Amino acid sequence: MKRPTIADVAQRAGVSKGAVSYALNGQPGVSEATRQRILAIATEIGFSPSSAARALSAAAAGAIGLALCRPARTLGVEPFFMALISGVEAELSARSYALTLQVVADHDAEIAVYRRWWGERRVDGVLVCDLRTDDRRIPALEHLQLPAVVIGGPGGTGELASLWSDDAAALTETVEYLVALGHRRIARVAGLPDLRHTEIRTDAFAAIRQRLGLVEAVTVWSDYTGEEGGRATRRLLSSAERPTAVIYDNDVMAIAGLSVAQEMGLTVPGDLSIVAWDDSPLCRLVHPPLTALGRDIPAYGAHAARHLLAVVAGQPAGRVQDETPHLTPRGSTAPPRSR
Amino acid sequence: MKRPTIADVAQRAGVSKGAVSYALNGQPGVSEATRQRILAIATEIGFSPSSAARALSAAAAGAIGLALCRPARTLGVEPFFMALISGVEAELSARSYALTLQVVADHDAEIAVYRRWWGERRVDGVLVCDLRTDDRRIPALEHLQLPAVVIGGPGGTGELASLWSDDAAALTETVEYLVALGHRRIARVAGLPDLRHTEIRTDAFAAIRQRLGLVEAVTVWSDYTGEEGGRATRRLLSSAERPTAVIYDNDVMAIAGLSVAQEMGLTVPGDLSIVAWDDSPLCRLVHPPLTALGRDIPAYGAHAARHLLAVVAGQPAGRVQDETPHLTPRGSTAPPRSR
DNA sequence: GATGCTGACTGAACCGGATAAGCTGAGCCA
DNA sequence: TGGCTCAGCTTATCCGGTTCAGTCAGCATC
Repeated sequence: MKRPTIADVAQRAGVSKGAVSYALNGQPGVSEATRQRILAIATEIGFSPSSAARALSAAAAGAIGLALCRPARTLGVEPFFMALISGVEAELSARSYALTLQVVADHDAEIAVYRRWWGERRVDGVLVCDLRTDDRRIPALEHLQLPAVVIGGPGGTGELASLWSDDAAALTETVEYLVALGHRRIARVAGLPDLRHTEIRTDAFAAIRQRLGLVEAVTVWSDYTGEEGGRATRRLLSSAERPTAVIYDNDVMAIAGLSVAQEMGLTVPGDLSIVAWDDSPLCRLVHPPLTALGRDIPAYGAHAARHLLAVVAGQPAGRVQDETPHLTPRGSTAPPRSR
Repeated sequence: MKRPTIADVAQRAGVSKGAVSYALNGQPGVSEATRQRILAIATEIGFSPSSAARALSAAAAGAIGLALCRPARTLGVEPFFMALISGVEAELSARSYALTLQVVADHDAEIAVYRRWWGERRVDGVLVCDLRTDDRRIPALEHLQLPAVVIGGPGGTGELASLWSDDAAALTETVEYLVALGHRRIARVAGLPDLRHTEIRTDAFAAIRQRLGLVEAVTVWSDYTGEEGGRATRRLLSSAERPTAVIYDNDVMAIAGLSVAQEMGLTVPGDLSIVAWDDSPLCRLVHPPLTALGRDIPAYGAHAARHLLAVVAGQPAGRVQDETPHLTPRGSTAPPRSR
C-alpha cells in the first residue's frame, strides 16, 4: 500500500502543495470550500503528514524522551514506572506527541542518550526520573540546553524545571498517625540513600523523631528490592527491642516485609503495623491489605508531561508542586498490642 | 547551544556536504585521510545527523512502535510488560533504533494508531501484544502492509510474522508435576478467555485432564487482576470438594490466591499447592515463595525485536518459536496432605 | 600524445512538508 | 476606465540529510 503524500492530495484536489498545507493546518489562504474539499480528499485517501518532513521544516521532533536507568530485570517489579508512563503517554498522545523510551545502564549512558537525542533532533525535551543527590545529569542537561522536567525534588534540580511532591509532609503525617495509634518504636526501611527523595524522607523522619521525642525510631537502609526489604525486616524483627511499626519506602519492600513478619510468627497488625509508600494494587493483593501512602501516579505523569510541553513551548522553567501523597489506612495498621 | 548540521562539518573540513555524508557512513568516495579528518571534526563539534532528515531521504523512521492496550491504572501491576519492554529496548538501542510507545484504550484505537504511525512514517514496524482469538488487528495490519511481529500464538496470526512459546507444553509439564506429587483435584484460574494464549492453555489443560483422567480438574475464569484472582480462589476453596492444587495464569492472581488461602486458614503448601504462571520477583517476595512457570522475558522481548527488524529489512515473515516456559519448584508446592 | 581509467570530490536533485513572497482576477471606488 | 485592495491561490525556498551524475587531476597504456 503506497502511502500518500501531500503532493498526491494536491494533485487530486487540483491545487498546489502549498494550498493543501494551508488547508490542513487551518491557516488562512484558502477558501472554506476548497479547504473542505481538500480535507475530504485527505481523509479519503488516508493521508497523514510525514512526521519526518514536518520535523525537518518545523525544527521540532514532535516527541519527548524518557530514559530509564534501571537494570532490565528489576524495572518491572515496581508498578510505579508503568503507571507513570501511562499517565505521561495519555497526555502526550492527546496532543499528538510521541513518547520515545530508552533503557540505559547508568547515568553516563543516560547523558550520552540525551546528547544523541538532542543532536539527532529526535526529541523536543526529556523527563528525568530518579533524581539523585548531586545528580550529574542536571548540569549535563543545562549545558545541552535540552528542555527537561525533573520528576523529583524539591532541591537539587538546578535551573531545570521540576515537578515535586511533598514527601516530607506525607512522611510526617504517617508518623503522626502511627504515634496517635500508640506506636513509639517506629522503624523506617529506606530505599537507596543517594536518591533525592530518600534523602528528603530521611530528613523528615529525623525531624519528626526529634519533635516527638521518638528516641527509639530508627532508619535502616535497603535498595527498593523485595529481597533486601525482607532482609532488613528480618534484622529489625530479630532485635531485642523490635519495632511495633515499620514504614517502607516502597510497596515491594513492604510486601516482602509482611511475608517475613508472618514467616516469623508475628501477626500483622497485632504484633507489627506496616505502612507502604507508593500505594498500588499490590498493596491490596496481600492479607492483610497494606496501609499505604498513595497518590495518583498516572496523574503525576500527565502533570509532568504537561509541564514539559510548556517548557518546550518556551515557558519559564518553573518548579511545580504536585499532590501530596495521602495515607490510606487499611488492615496492616492498628494500635500496638501491649506486652 | 546551536546544534551543528552536516553543512557545518563540511564547511570546517573544506569539503562538500556529499563528501561528509560518504565519510560518516563509511561509503567509498573519499580518501582515508579526508575521512579521518571529517570524522575528527564531526566528533569535535558534536555532530549527530538529524533523524528527521535522515528519515526523510531514507524513507525509514529508525523507530519501531509498541501500542499497549491496557487501562492505565492496571498496566503496571504485572511485571511482564516492563520486562518485555526493557528487552525490546536493549535490542533496539544496540542497533540505533528508537522505541515509540503508546497506550491505547481498545483495539479500534490501537488500529488507528497503527494507521497514523504508518502514514506519518513514524515507525518502520510494530510489535503486537496480547493476541486475541479472531483479533481484528491482524487483518488491519495485513491490509496496511505495516511490518509487524505478533507476540503470541501459535495460530491466529494470519500472514504476519510471529514469536510464540509453547504454553501448551509448559502447562502439560506443570500438571504432570502436580500429579506426580499426588494431586488429583487440580484447578486452574485462567485469565481473560478471549486472549489467544489463555485459549491455548485451556485446550492443553483439557487435553491433559482427559489423558490422565483427572475428572475433578476444573478451570475457572478470571481477568488477570489480583482482585478477581482472589475472588476466584475464595470460590474454589469454599466448594465442598476443594482443590488441592491451583495453577494461576499469572503471578498477580497467584499472590492474591495465596493471601486468600492463608486468610481462610489454609496452609500453603500443606493444604493447598500453588503454581504461578509468569515467574517474577513478586513470586519470591511472598511466603512461601511461589513455584512458578518462568522464562526469560527480557530475552523474549529482545528476540521479538530482532525478528521484527529482520522483517522490516525484508526477510520473510516467519513464525519463530521462543523458549518454552519452565517450571521452577519453590515452597508453594508439595504432596497433598491426606485427609 | 590521444585515449581510457580510476580515485576523489563537487553540484544538484530529491525526500515531504511549511511558509514567505509573488501573482492573478474580482470587486470597489473615484 | 484606471488604480487600488484583498482574498485565494501558486511558486520558490528551506529544513538536513542521501545519492547520483558529473568534473577533473593524475596515471598508465598503446
